[in-house]
Order: sequence, then structure tokens, then C-alpha cells
Amino acid sequence: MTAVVSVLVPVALGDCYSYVAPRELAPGTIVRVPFGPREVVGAVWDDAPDTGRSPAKLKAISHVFDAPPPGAPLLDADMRRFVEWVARWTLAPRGMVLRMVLRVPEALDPEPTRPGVALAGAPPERMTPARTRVMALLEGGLSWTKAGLAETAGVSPSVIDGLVSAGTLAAVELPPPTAAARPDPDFHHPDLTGDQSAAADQLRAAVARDAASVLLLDGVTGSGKTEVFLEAVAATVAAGKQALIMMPEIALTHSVIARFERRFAARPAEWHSAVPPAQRARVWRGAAAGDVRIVVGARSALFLPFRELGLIVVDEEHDNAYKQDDRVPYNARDMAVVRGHIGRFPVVLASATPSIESRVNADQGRYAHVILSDRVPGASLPDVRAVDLRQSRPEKGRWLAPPLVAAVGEALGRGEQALLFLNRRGYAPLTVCGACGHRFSCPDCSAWLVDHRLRGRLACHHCGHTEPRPEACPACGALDSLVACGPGVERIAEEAQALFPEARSIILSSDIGGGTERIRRELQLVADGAFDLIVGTQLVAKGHTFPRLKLVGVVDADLGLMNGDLRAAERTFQLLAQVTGRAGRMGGGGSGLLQTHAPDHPVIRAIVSGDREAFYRTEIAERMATGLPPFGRLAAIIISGPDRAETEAHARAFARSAPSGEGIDMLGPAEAPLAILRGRHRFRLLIRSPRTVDIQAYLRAWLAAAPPARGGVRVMIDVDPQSFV
DNA sequence: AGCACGCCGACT
DNA sequence: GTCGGCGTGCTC
Repeated sequence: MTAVVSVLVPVALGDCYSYVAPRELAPGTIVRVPFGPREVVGAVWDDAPDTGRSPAKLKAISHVFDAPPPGAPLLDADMRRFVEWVARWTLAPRGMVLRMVLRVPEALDPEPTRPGVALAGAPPERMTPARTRVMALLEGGLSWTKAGLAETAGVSPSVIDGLVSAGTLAAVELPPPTAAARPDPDFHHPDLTGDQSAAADQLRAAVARDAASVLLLDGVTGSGKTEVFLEAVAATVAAGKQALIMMPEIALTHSVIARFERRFAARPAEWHSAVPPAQRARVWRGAAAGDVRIVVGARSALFLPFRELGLIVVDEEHDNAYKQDDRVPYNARDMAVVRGHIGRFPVVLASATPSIESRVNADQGRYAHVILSDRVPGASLPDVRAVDLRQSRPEKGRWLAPPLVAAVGEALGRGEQALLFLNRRGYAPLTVCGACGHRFSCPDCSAWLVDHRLRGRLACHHCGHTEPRPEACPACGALDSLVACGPGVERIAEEAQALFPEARSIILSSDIGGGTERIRRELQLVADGAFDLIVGTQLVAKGHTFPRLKLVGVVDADLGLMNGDLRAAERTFQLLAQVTGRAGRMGGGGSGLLQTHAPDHPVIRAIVSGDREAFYRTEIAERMATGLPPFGRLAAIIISGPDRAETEAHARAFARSAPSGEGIDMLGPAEAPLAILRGRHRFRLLIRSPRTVDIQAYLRAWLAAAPPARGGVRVMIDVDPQSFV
């Protein structure tokens, strides 16, 4: 009883291919099929099979994967709709989106069985203390891995071998380990403040409604957002549904996992790039089978094939790490909203500094606005002041103004931790030749090369190009003539060490080698109090709590405010709020100092006064004044290609064919995300349009009429997708 | 001749 | 996205 079915394959194709199946297969069934010279894993799809081809000419499906309930399709109708939706929204081929779902090849192989041992016969004639300990552990009739048993009993593996040959133990096959233990929603009910309880009630009510909704959980740093959304997770789990919590850069958020464990007596399943393949496979299968109830993951977790998803929490919803720029370009926060709509469940967006677009959505009533206005007891907001650099100037050749130096000295004197924050890696952002004025710039993208003294190299922060720091100027040949212009964290650390030689200091930035693991270790050392003075980039602004940190000094609060980027003010506000919020997080009494040339700038004023609303009001009004609605319906379409002139021509052609209001911004390398610069694409354009809904249709028509000659066009639509759902 | 590289088209 | 085919151009 063969049948012909449509299969979507995980390649850059939008169309399905027809295959002969051994029997009728429901859409969503995962299959392996021959495809050109190789085999790929795809999914039976809802498209009608190609009737124009005779079945005799079709290839046959080589394998049908059985899903956990035998015979049921693995990707349910909601999941398939989600794949379709993301493909349409991102203008990516459907196959590429499916690829994100099926990216775990190991998940479909049968789980390798693990050898273990279990009690099988009478106790051995000769008992020894080691054997007694082993036997005690086997009392309950449980099976163990050989290594696990030996380690727990505190004996060498040869003791186990001896018991096997004596016939007391026998080799058995162990069942595959589960990806995560069952969480208990009632394990530990936290004491919530009145504010928190009210917010938790709103979230629980949304879970109970069993309908699509979006809630913006908006609370200052230290207001206890995590405890609140954990209650929504508990309600979801209690209702028999699965919950997904997304976090940016999850590899660094150790402490949140620990909080889940305290709340639910079980570790949640983790999903991010650092999880080893075998464990990833278990989580994927567990999510599909319904064994895994809570997943904490990075943006890609959004594409796990959950069986009965009932809640998504997007923590730090404003964070840029939710954007994927290569392959299928999407914003996981927005796609989470879409998945919630399709699956008819609530999505919680949490942040102390919500993005402008989420605030606008909340203001306009499309998202429920859940506000936590107070810090939890014992964590008062830091007292932040501006240091006007026009009046308090640093000494010549220095970067720290006297009030900041004094504040750091006092904090160190009290045995407290102080942080000097500067969002610029390396020693100096620009190097010139003192003899001839030659500026060192990147041969590939013309950005200035950043001096990295600790590494002894000049590096381009846009494309990753590095070269050794030369002894002589390549332009005029002068020796030892290189002059560093401006500060980076390395230079600030040098200055701070000269001022406070007795302080134990550390530089925290992403270019300390050793990867995520080393960064995590060093953050932990800082939290444990192993350092007094920290000089850091935005790495220190995110996630981690430093209990002993009382003073945050921002070396250049204006950095980032001055460039022409659409989101410059918003991003600077978010960063400054996050980093000053680190001070006095535990026990209160924190303070912050912002070195600035523009103390009257709305962003600086909002941070100093603590009046977040003032910032949102002015920023939203300012975007209104540009003539473009503030992001609720603003589309940013980014077109990038390998060649600047050609890319520009394409963008202009697009703008001509679109009806009204589209403006084009040419963005240089500074704005282009690294992902594109590292590839072949060097230039990109941002087209802003107030006509979000129309954009896809125009873009589609335009791409069909004028396909780019080479290199392709990459399109990212960067907008609130709710109006499409 | 042999090989590296880049471009193009097919993939049921 | 990935592969094979095929052209170009270079080779101690």
C-alpha cells in the first residue's frame, strides 16, 4: 500500500519534493530521503504532492522515524504553521526554517544503550569492607553504571569486576538517562512582596486563560522579576503544560538555573550551543515526547518541537542577542510572540529596560503592562550622579576625573568593590604615528584598528582582522612613534592600577582568552570578592550579581550616544541602567557616577534621576517626530550584498518600486553586524518604511522582477510582528 | 597533465 | 545548503 507524499527538505528551498512512501504518512512525520547525491532528514508536509510526475519516476523514502507515541506525527500542526510563518516573515525558504527545527541529527538516532550492572545472585563467599559498601548501594535492586557505582561506593572499579565474575552482579542494559527530572511546582513557594504577588497573579491568570496574550513584565533591576515569572512557570507546569524560558547568552547565566532548582527541586533542561550533542539530543527528544517540562535556552530553543507548550518567557527582552543575522534572520523575541499566538498561550517579555517597541505595544494596549516599581526589601536603587567633564577634568593624559578617583578611593577604603565601566575593548581605539600622522586602519573594512597591548596586536573590531603591533610606522618608517588615542579598558586599568596599586584589580572583557568557561569563572571570582577593583566592558552589565559591589563609575557615559544609529539613545539608556543597577544589588547602599560631557542629555538625566518614564516619553516622542511611527509598525529592511554600488542600486530600485515613505540609510561597517562583515557581504542598507504590512508583498515582487546578480540579498525585517498574526 | 578555485545549476 | 560538473588559470 504505497503512497506519494510531499516532503520539505532542510535546504535552501521553498518547495516540497514528492516521494514514494511505504504507506500513507501524516504531515509532520520525520523521514529520511535521498536528495541528490546524499540523504537528508526532512518532514512530510501539508503541500499536495506533485501530480505531474509519475510515481515510477519518484524516489522512495528511505526511513520513517517513529515519534514517541508510535505513528503520531512529530511536528504538530501548530509547529508546521510556525515554520511557515517564520519563513514568510523572514523571506527565507521554508526548508531553511525547517532546518532550524531538525538541526539535531543525533536526536533521531536510537539512543545508545548504556552498559550497567545490577544484583543478580547470592552475595560472594568472601565479604570485604569494599564489597559491603557496594552491596549496600545495590540493596534497592537499582541498576548502576559501573563507574558510577564504584565512585559512589568509594571503591575501585576492579571491586565491581570482581563481584561480576563472582556471579553476584551481572551486566545489564540501562535505560537511557532522562534529559531532566520532573519539576515540582509546589516544591518551594517563595515569599513575594505585595508588588510581586500582584504581578504573579496577573501572569497566572494569563496562563489559566489558555489563550494567546503578551505581557510585558517591566521592573527595575532588583525588583524580583525572576521570582515573578517563575510563578507563571509553576502555574504552567501545574496545568500539565511545558514552559520555555529564553535568555540571551545563557552560557553565562548559571545563577538563574540554580533559582529554578530551588523553586522546582529539579534542574530545567538547558539548550544552548555549549550543551554537548548527546545531551542536546535528549532535550530535543524530551521536548517532543513531553518528558521535559521546562527548558531554559538561547534563541534557538524557540524551534524545539514541544509537544504541549503552554508558556514562553523572554527574559531581558530588549537584548540584541535575540537577533539572528545570518541564514534565516529573525528576532527570537518577536517569533516567540508569534509562536504564542499560533499555540494560543501567553508570552511574557521581561526586562528592566524594555525596548521602545515593546513599550509602545504596552502603551497602545496590545501587550499587558505588568509593572514592578519597587526593589525587593534591602535593595534600594543606587544613588547616581553625573560628573560634568567640562568642569571636572581628568589630569592630562588621564581619563578618570577627580570626583570619580575620590569615590573609588573611598569605596576601596571601606573594603567595598568598585567597578569602572567602559564599553570599549583593548587599550586605545585609535593609533596614529606621532611623526607623520598616519592612522592605522583595517585593510578589509577601513575601520580604525584598536590597540590591544595585552595581546601585542592591532585588531579590527568589525571584521576580526588582526596584525602585530609594528615597531616602525609603515608610512614614514619612524621608530617608536606610535601614539595611542583615547581609552579602552586596558588603558583605564593601567591608570587605575597606578592610582590604587594595593587594590586587587581585574579586567573583564570578551577578549580575555579561554572562552565562556573562563569568563564564567572570573565573574564568579568577582562575585566571591576575590577582586576589589573591576574594569570592564558590557560583559559586566549583564546577568551576574556582584554582592559586594557598591560603586559603579562609568568612564564615558556619552559613548554610543553620538553615532547616528536609530537606536543609539535606547541602547545607551539600557546599558547605563543595567550597569549602574549592578551597584548595591545586595544590601543596598550602592552609588554610581557617570562621566559625561552632556549632563543635560535626556538619557543621562533619566539615569541620574532614576526617572525611566521620562526617557521613554522623550524617546517615543522623538521617534514620532521623525514622521515614522515608533516601531509599532516600523519595518527596517536590511539589504546587503557583496558589492557596495550594486547593493545600493538594488536598494534604490526597491525604494522606487515601493509606494510611499520609504527612506534609505546607507550604513557603514560600524553598524553592520559582525556576521555579515565576516562573510562576503561588506555593505548593507537599512530601508525604513512606515508601511510594514505592505513591505513583504513589494519586496517579493521586487525580488522576482530584479533578482540580484550575485551574492544574494539578505533581508531582515525588524519589527513587531504582532500585526501580522 | 594535474590540481585548486570559483561559478552555476540541480536537487522529487 | 550542498554537491558535482566544468571552466580558468597556474604550476618548485
